[in-house]
Amino acid sequence: MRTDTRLPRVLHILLHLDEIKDPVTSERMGEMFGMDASLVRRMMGGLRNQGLVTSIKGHGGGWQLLRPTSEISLMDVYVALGSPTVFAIGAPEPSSPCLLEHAATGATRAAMNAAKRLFEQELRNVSVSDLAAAAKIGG
Amino acid sequence: MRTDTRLPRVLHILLHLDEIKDPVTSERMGEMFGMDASLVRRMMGGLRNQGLVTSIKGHGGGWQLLRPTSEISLMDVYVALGSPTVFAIGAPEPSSPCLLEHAATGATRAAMNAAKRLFEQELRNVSVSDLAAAAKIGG
DNA sequence: AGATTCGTTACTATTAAAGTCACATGAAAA
DNA sequence: TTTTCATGTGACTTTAATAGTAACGAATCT
Repeated sequence: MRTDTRLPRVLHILLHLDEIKDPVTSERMGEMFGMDASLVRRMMGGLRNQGLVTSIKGHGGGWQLLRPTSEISLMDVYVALGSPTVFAIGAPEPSSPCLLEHAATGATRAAMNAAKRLFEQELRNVSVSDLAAAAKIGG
Repeated sequence: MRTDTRLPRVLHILLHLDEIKDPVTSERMGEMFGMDASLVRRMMGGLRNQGLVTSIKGHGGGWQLLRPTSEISLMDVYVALGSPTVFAIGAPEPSSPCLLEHAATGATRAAMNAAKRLFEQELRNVSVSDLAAAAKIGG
């Protein structure tokens, strides 16, 4: 697969949504972020389903935040995107009862699980408003 | 791309190599592990270049460990495979000077970097012989 | 009614590993 | 030295999942 770049792109969108306040159409976002409007709708769809944003049809419609950004963690966004696969590396279920294969698989998974837990913990510790604040002070 | 499963598979191979002692041909490994001999040679090639194993051509040839497994960490193996990309998630270099995009990208990368450091640390803390030991006690 | 905007489906492009073939190169054995 | 074995390597196809594109029905506002 290609690298999944949805998380940073959706975060970027949310940060702008927060500044604009008024509903922003998928079309407009497509222009702003250099992507197709359909792609915007698909990425944002998960966030709507999780109650992070709302989408309004028809004239004057578009996308809007439903919660203050201080109450949206990066983990919330990640989950709304469907908790996509974190690793490009994988350890498939052992195909044989071989204990050595099991050990090799288990060790690889253990390292990945530890890393995944930390990754998700980092996402939980940061809110979208933290990013806005970091941007303002030049971080 | 597909999920990269080379690390656990090469570890499995090394564990068997350690038990067999004598050189094992790519052909034989292919049968043992259900993969093409060429694929075995390509995966093991990196390990040879790093001095973890040796490959002997001609009659009675094949692959052999060059070091005790207690002196081969999982990190050594990972590096020998070319330090493959860890994450399926990515945060591409910002395409604009937008500070919000920069913040979104930076936060994603920060979480990934923390996770990657832990992943590699876990790999450093485990040797191939640790896996053999774990397999023996049923771990 | 008509224009706008989302919601969704279907399809193609992209990317890197997985897997397959073929063959040149080198080493041992007969 | 000829044959056989085994690695080393290049070219190619397959696979899997996101990225990207196009189209159109449904819902909403003017």
